[in-house]
Amino acid sequence: MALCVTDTLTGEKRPFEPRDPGNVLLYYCGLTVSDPPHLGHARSWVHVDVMARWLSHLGYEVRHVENFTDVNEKIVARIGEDDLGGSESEVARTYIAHTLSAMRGLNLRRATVYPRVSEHVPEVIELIEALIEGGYAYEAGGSVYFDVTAFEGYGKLSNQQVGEIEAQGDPEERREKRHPADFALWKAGGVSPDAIAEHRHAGVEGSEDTAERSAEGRIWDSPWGEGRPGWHIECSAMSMAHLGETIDIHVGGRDLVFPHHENEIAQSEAASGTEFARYWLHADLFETGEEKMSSSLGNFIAVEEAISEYGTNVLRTFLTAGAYNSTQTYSEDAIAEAEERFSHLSRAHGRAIEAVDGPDARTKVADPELRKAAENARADFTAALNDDFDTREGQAALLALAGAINRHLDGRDEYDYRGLRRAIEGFEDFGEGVLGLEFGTSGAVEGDVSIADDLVETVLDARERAREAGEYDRADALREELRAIGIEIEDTADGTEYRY
RNA sequence: GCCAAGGUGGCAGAGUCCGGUCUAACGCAGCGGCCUGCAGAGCCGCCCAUCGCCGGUUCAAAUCCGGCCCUUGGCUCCA
Repeated sequence: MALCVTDTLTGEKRPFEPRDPGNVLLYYCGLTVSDPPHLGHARSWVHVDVMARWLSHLGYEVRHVENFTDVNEKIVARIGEDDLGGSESEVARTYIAHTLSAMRGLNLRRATVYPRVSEHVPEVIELIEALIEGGYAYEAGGSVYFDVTAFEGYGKLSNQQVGEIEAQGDPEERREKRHPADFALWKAGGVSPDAIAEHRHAGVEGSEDTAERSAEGRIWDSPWGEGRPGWHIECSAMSMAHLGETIDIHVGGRDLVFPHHENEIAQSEAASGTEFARYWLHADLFETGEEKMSSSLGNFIAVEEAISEYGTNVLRTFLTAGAYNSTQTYSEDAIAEAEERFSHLSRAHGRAIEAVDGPDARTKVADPELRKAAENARADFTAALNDDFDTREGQAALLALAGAINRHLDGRDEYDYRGLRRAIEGFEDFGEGVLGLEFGTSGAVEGDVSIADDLVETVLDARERAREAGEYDRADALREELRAIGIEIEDTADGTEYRY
């Protein structure tokens, strides 16, 4: 069964075929680095990460490009805030570092390249020149605008008519533009104080320094005079620079469909004369209560905060608990459920490992049900991910495998080594390799030699003596004491285990 | 207003493209049982939905068609 994906452009789910068999060119619209990344971003990243992992699993060579928008009015508006730096590029660098660190914390595989706008201004200018030459863009007052009436397919991604967009246009916004839907490719001059004031965080609106900080955005020379690149053109320029004229998969948030992605198509296809992206995938949004989580609404939970609060595995389990193209709502309950799911998987994996490594695993013992379950899990997981990267169904396949492992191990004293081996491979190939979970990290602890472990062992010994003496109150009190400091213990047939 | 996504059990979330096997998956929560000194973990079983509303097509619709209601996103800050 082959991979099928839902393409926003056609609205259809169809088989995925890269232009060059064996190679996938993937572009993801990355962040404007003007705020700390939040869980909504994390959700998109994790899903793109799973996509890239799955494509690799299928045998494709994936070239994955993810940009950073480091030239933006919102970044300029942060200059001078706590520890962010004193220039646009310093603020951007600070947030890029935060972002990359958050990404590592989420166990994301690194993209092939993380291009930045500030490093691609020559390509941006070159692309704009080509658009002017082709009659798709015009210069006005030192700025350059894309002429939407010149590009026949404008509106095809978001199903909008140029005429309708015109009707909605605010006449005040029009200024030098010939058509209200025309958008800036190049903006003359620096960042206006108004734009900065608009994006400044509440509480730091020291009016006296606004003017002073207003001119601090970076400015580049261009054939049209000094200015700054527009927002949309950067993605076209960077994607062409790193992936060529036609990419296979373009991913981004649903909130970017219009105007950003619509404009990307227009610019890129007008300039190259060929298809820009073969498949447009859109990640649905992450909500808190009734509205989407977003930096500008201020209702976000920072990724770094969430990682320290919940841990990478729980977060990834939570974020892949729905398909990328469905919305997800944040709640403590949902996180708690993810925690349960992950623990369940992790315990089953841990039990299987212990059984396989122990003396009771016999090759000659065969449990057809376990072996069948391991086979089914592989088939089901594969079918799930091939169906538009359905991570939720993928989790379900692993959960079923966990049940099979537990059933096999319960009440049996000789284990099916080969069957367990296959089951463990399923966990490792899919749970770890594709979903990016790490099962080893919170299982039962054994053989560790730290002092803390020695101390816990000492307490457990004392509790064991109390139990043998029938002093259950004392034993339970010790258990509670340990729980109070975050150590859960569990009595098993092989003795007492603990984890924290 | 226009464009888009969505409305399924207490929660969460598949199924809708290719109508019947959906008496609606998997999970969480809840209940009962096994196991256990107890707890936890695990296993087994159970409870809870006629699938937003109305109408139509069909032998048959959560699934197709039409209308309506509601939610969210976008309409140049946004993953």
